[in-house]
Amino acid sequence: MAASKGLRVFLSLHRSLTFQSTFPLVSVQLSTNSLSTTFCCSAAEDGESNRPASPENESLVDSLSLMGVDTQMAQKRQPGVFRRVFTNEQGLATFLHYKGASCNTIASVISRYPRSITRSISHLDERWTLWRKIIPTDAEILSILDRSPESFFRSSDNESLEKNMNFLISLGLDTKDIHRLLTIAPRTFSNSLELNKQRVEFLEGICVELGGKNPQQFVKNVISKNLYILIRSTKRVRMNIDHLRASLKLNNSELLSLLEGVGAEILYLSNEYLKNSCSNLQQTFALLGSQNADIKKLILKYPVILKISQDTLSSKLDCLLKAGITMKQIIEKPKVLDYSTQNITAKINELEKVGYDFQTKGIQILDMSQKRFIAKIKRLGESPEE
DNA sequence: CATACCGGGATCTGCCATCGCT
DNA sequence: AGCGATGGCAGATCCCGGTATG
Repeated sequence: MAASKGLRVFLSLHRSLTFQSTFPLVSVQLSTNSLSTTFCCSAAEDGESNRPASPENESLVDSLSLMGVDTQMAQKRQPGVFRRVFTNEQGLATFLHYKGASCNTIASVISRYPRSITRSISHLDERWTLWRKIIPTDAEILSILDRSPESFFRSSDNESLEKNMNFLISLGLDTKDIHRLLTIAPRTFSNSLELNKQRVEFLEGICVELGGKNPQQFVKNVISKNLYILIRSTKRVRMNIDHLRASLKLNNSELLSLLEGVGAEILYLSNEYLKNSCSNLQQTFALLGSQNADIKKLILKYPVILKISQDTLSSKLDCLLKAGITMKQIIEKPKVLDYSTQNITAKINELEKVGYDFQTKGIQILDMSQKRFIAKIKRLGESPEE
């Protein structure tokens, strides 16, 4: 163990020096694999290491602890990393530090995705360069990394990443959407190219199946309206589409325009959730006296309502109805349900103070930004009942 | 000028199961 | 057997303001 500890320090040093002297590193070929192979061999020869169930590498634990890594968490997450003889935590730290990451960020990244320390500098550099093709600043990449280290590090296949980027661009998504996609759903880019292709073909198939004329455009619409779609299984999306069709009795063109329009973003809900949500909504509204046709109209107009949890929905409806607002009004202006119960309640209270009558003046006022609402209240106070 | 319509911005990871490779 | 890579899952809104319209 002592020998390997010495070697580790040596290697880390060597790595750091190489790293610094040759930055920006176009041709450094310190591949983790070849190094670890070499090391495994020499370690096996000294007859001490590589016992089955060899204890975790103490020097690695020490070195990570010094960096502020939560080693317990890390070991629990990816124990295999701690049995490796060669790791590149110093290289990773130097690399991220150079990009502007704080020590805290680096420690937290390693704690949450320990395998990150197995990536070589040249690999990291290559991957970063690819990301920079889409994300304009290092700081932005860092914030994504900090949020989701796994998205950046889970795949070690840079070639696949590049192919994915080219594929997604080839779909005709505009730069803004590609940027949003990598920012918001970075996992899309660590999917295998095959998987992304399958999912895109699946969406095109849906379009054709529903009699759509332009599958490419359909796919673009769906993705840009629901950036999570490519990290959902096709099984899930398929079942949700089938369920929507059946429970709302939608025809092809209604379904098609729902999917590529405002409805896109409910496709990724879990099957159970969507199912429960649909039936709960239909039940609740029916109990409150709404006709099926109205409920369908409501969902087509404001499908996001299916994302609202049962409890939240009933508490929102509750406070609207208590204020004397009718179901008919809610169905006409469902956007009101966008706002939190708290927000709605506060507005209603304000409006009661100035004697606002929802029956004659409508409920549109509840769907107003805070700024506009306050201005409106002020005017109402100045000239009550004109 | 006021309201109505509409789209967009923030955000969505962290864990487990499985598979193929060595 | 154990690893790394990858697929898939659960979780469950709220708010703002540009611009057309009147």
